Amino acid sequence: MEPTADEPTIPPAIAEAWGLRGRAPKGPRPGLTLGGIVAAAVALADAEGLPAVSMSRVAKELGAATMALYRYVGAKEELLTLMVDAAYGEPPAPAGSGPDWRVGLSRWAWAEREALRRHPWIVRVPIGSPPLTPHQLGWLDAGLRCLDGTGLTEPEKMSVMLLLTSYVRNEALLTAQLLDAAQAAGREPGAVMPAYARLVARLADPARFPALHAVLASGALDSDDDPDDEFTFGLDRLLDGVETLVRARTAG
Amino acid sequence: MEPTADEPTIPPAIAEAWGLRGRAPKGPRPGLTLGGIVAAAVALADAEGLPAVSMSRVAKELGAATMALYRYVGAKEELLTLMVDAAYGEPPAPAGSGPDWRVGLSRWAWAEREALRRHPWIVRVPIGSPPLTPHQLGWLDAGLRCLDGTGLTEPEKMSVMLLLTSYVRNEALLTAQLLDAAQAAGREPGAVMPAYARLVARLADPARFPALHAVLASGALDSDDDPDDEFTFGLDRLLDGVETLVRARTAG
DNA sequence: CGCTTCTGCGTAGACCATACGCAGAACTAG
DNA sequence: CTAGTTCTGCGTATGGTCTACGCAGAAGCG
Repeated sequence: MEPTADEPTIPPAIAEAWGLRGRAPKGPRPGLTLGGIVAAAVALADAEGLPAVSMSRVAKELGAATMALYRYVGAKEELLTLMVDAAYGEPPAPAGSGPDWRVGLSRWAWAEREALRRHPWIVRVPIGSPPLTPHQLGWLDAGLRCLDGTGLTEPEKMSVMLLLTSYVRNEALLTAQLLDAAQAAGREPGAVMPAYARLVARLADPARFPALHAVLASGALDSDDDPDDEFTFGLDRLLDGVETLVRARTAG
Repeated sequence: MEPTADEPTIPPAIAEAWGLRGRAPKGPRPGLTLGGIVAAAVALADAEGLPAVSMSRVAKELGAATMALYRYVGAKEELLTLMVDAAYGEPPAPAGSGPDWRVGLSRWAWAEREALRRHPWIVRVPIGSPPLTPHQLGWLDAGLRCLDGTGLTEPEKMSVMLLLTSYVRNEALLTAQLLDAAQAAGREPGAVMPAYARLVARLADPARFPALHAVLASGALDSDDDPDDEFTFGLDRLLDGVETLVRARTAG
């Protein structure tokens, strides 16, 4: 029973997510499954948003009592972590034949964006610790694999992935914010950006915020342009930056 | 009293943050100040973390009753928004003489990083709407101003700023997560990264996560290298990407 | 058939945000 | 000076949250 003190504590629920869990030969059969609980929570978040996910609500969805969940999950935060992991799902398959890192990373980024689009609440989950769950690490691995063959060092690859996922997640967060603001104001989603622009224009003094007003005056925010174009632009900039480095490494 | 229905609703507390608030000639003098409340909340978050910031706790800190705060703030979320705005503070002064956009944006990014370092809880605040507060927009304006003179279009400038702030914020989030995990496990901050690496190595099967294991095997995560170097690397990559675009625009 | 061990879950405690409404302060109009 | 108005502070109360604890009973082992 002595916990190996040289290793950091690992939550049992996460261990179970990795498939390593001493199953008990004694006692009654568990009536619930960790996977089932997480799936129910994910479905609930998809349908009614993250605030609807409370322990009692998830339990009710499963026909169980609130406290029953705590036999499978140490705390709510663990459930949230596992929800995120489940919502990410399997990472995109590595690009089959083409060893082009750029198309690979691009596919990867679009896949993450798609996952975040399907489960917009992911970016709202307050995360307390670095990624340790299977799918999460699977995505990281899939991304790193795209960088094989480039002359980048391992830490550099890691930094590139951080850069990439930062961008995708933050873009998704902003999109989700706009969407929420839209439906909070009862507006159709297409009209929220212009409304936001008008609000900023009214609040911010042109003398104190000249560059901001230049953007507004240009009408850049009036038209509700394709969010995909927006995303593509940033992604291209980012990959251009990586490409500069790759060229320097392969040339050296 | 008819609210102009063509404009979206603007929370009174945010209006007050912009300095436009019809002060009441009647009634008793307010005993509290919105600025004072926000300052107390910020101080509390700095000292004890974001979870310590509850309405009752902030009120106690001010020697007032809980419900007194609701005369100044419509909901807790508004208080959080204003806390973030206050914590950001004034944006860095635009680079004096040098019209080099790159050093300007670099200074900007380092300044944001410094702000997030001083108030690590910022990245933990769940934000529900796009930025509308004075300092927040001030930072945006300051960043956009760095891009004057480059041939970028206004939407392009906006995208660049989104890209940049995404990176800075996400890097800060990851740092904060590592730090939290460190002190939750009772470890000194320097030892948390290697511990994390060892955990991943133990959980993830090398066959299923080859690229991840390559990183671990390289020892990239063992040494607790200077986080500033890490940050600089990503920032350089990002600015390289922007530079490619700027060159294309000025050449065209 | 006990003994052990584990599950489900009822109860209860400590918080939390906040809707509502009242007492009284500060000002204006007469 | 007085009455009216308006706003502040805040006490009370409601309905929600997470979760610590402990008990009843199921399932298997010796």
